[in-house]
Amino acid sequence: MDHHDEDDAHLSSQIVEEEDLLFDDGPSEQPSLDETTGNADIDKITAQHSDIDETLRVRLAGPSTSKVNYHALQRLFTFIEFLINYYFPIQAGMDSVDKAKVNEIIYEVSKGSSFFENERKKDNAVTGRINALLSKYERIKNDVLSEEFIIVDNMIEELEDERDLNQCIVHIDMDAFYASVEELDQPHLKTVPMVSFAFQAVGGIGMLCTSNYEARKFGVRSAMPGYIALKLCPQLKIVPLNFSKYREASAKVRSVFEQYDPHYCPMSLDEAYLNITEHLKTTNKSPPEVVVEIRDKIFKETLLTASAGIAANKMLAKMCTDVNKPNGQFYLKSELADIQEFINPLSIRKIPGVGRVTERVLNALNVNTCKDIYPQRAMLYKLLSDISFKFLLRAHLGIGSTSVDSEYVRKSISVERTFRSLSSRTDLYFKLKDIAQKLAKDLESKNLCGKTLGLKIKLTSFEVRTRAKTLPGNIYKQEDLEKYASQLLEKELPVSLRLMGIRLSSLCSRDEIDQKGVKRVGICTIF
DNA sequence: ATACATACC
DNA sequence: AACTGGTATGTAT
Repeated sequence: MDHHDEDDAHLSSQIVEEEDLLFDDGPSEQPSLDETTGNADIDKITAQHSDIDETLRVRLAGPSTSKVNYHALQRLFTFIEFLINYYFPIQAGMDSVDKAKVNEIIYEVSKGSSFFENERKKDNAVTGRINALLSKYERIKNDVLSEEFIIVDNMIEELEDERDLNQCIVHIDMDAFYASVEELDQPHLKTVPMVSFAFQAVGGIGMLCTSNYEARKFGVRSAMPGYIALKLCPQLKIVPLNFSKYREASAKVRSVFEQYDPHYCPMSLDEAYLNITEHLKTTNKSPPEVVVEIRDKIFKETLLTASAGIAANKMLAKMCTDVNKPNGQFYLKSELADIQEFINPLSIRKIPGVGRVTERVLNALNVNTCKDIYPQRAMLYKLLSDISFKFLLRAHLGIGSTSVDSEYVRKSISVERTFRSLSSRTDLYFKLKDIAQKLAKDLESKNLCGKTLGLKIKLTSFEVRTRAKTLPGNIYKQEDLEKYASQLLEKELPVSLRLMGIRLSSLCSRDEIDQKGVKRVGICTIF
């Protein structure tokens, strides 16, 4: 899409605006899925899911009543729960969405769709992973693990050295950004459910890019396919995306950031981190007072509201933004006790980097809130990789990076397209040429070349495959991209595809290489 | 190095 | 019927 072309560096990727966690699924909403024990208890399961549509239950139960099928039944319910939480994460007590209706929509929408079947496959794979972890867990759960506790506690001491409580980091996030910009021009949209769509690639309406707060009341959210949104809310007003307007608004917002931290780090059009430590030295105002001032200026400039979090590091600041959204802010004092008090009760899902899958895995290990990480630390140390474990430990301790820096080094660049099912050789190679052309254009404008070429294909079944090849030298020309990508594609034929993409990594600037594709100034010059 | 999965906006 | 695109990074082999 051409609206990306003028975007700066990594920000060009913003299509879907941030998903506001308005409707948090609290831990109480989560069914205590029996992967957590590995033992299927069908009575318990059916009791937990008694609200699920009767016909669905009958259908899923199938003709057989064997134990194996009970297990399959359990898995399917888990999956349905997953889908419901995915699309309609409505808080308990929110009656704006009729739960039975939601289930029905899910069922209607799911049946017979390749997407659904593929999601189920992925979900089963996660269950397999969880079960493998759980059998490991079973073996060690009664061990004292005193050595592990010692190791972990030493680790904690080391991590504490990383802690820096002397910076004041602010995370700012515009409220329903694209939708709010649209409402500026068309104020009547404020009171009706409204969304913007994009990507009409495969027909239909496409994917939802943003939704206003009225639409969210119906469970309509960004990154939802249009036809589901319309089923949820038939009166939904659809407006086209106007990326240049969002960029314009974003520029005004950024000019405010600039005044408080010239090194502010934009994460997308509607979101940024600021380090206001230096600014605080120039004023008598407290951190929250400064942030009120920033948000006031943003409002005066754009008539748009923003939410903010203020804390000792980026992770905490981001988590704080969520607390009083929309149009609010939260200040977490840089005191150990305050940080612990803030972190402990939060669901692990609130940790940036913990998504739906990781949440499920951790829940299975009886880790539901950040507080749970500590008593389980020796077990988690044994079960998780060093990287994952340290990541969790840092989150639990509230330790995070304080570096706010707009510098950015790109590591890869890619173009991918979704289309109506294609399987003939001619069509596929034509599409490949198209994509290579676009990538070559992007490489040109960014003055880049690279030597690892990757091909990504998504079959009509939604199965995704990636193939890559590291070449002897750097490439950037369309013909070269096309040539090597074709070689990778050739091996996959025959296939019926819905998506194709080309990625180039191991990048370097074109200025740094000579005609042979060899770097002039390489790592070797250091030695 | 490659493949695949997860996460973020 | 119908479920995006761009980038980074972790995990496994």
